[in-house]
Amino acid sequence: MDYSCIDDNTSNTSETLSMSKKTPPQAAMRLYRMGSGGSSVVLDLENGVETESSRKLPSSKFKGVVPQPNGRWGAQIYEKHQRVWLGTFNEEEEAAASYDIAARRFRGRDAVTNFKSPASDAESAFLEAHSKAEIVDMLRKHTYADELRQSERKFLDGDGNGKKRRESKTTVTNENDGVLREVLFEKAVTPSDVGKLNRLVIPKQHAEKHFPLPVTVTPSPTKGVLINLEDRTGKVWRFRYSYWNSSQSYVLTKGWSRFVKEKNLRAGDVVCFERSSGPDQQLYIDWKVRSGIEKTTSVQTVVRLFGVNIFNATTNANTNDAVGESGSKKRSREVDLFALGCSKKQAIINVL
DNA sequence: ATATGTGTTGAT
DNA sequence: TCAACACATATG
Repeated sequence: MDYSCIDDNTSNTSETLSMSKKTPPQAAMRLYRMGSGGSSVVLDLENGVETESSRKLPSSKFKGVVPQPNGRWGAQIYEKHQRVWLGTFNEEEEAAASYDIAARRFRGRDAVTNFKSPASDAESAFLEAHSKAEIVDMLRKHTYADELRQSERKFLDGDGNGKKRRESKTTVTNENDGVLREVLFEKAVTPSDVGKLNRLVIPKQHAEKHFPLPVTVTPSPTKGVLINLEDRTGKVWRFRYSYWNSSQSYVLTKGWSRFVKEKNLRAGDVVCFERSSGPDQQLYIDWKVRSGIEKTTSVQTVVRLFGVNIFNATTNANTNDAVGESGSKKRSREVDLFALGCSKKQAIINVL
């Protein structure tokens, strides 16, 4: 159940998100596309004329590689009917290679790939030692090569303890079995928590007890931190957690509205925060429909892979039933707040 | 402003 | 599964 890496962006380092974006060097390119989407305008630099003709993006000859409107290349792989975005690259080959790595991690050593490379034993070991989410994260951040190199160095350093920090979870089956979870606290969401404010107020007492914010030492007046919380489906949500001086309250902001939307949270419903008691202090978030009331037709968007779950699906018929169906919104009421970056990444909470 | 990655869909 | 493509968001 890891694979919670389907999307997400940023995984960073310090308080603010910062992706490893680089300026696209599409200079050498003959055709320069502008704008986004397929409706991009193409400028033929040869003649300096804008040709209305070729509005289409050049498809890649590599598997898992898709063109980006800005001339760069995206890499993606599918699993369980869902696309797992592997990032964008300047070179088509880089994207293809990234796909290959993901393919091996997701589908095994002899997965169909773009390039031959059977993958060394060392690399295979490396792949197996990391969750899909971690590998995807490395690909997206373009740090795979480095991490692989480092792991190999460590391996040679003697210390043959290849197992030092067993990753939190894994792939195919839930390794979470047996691992205990401690409920940190619960909160019945208020109307404003699920309204257009795009924020969840964390009761101060709980916030200070369980989510101590690294003192506003940072240069910038507390930008907050990003925390990852896994839900019952294995999907990992990333929220910005910060303190609002104005209201003297701790809040989850960025990413929260997406959660509200996907889980179709309504005022009165309860969100529960838990933490793995294992060495990895993985955090979890769960929700329950307001006790008593029958929830409307909520069928959420949840991605269900292996239905790991514990939890009473009181009113929801959501577990691991019907397939796909993601995307369909069945809200009776309007809703909408544009959703901000959510994410599903796995990895332990990083207080950046 | 524009780059990135998602929503969708039709085709394997 | 996969990619095309249109477009919503994120990011600088």
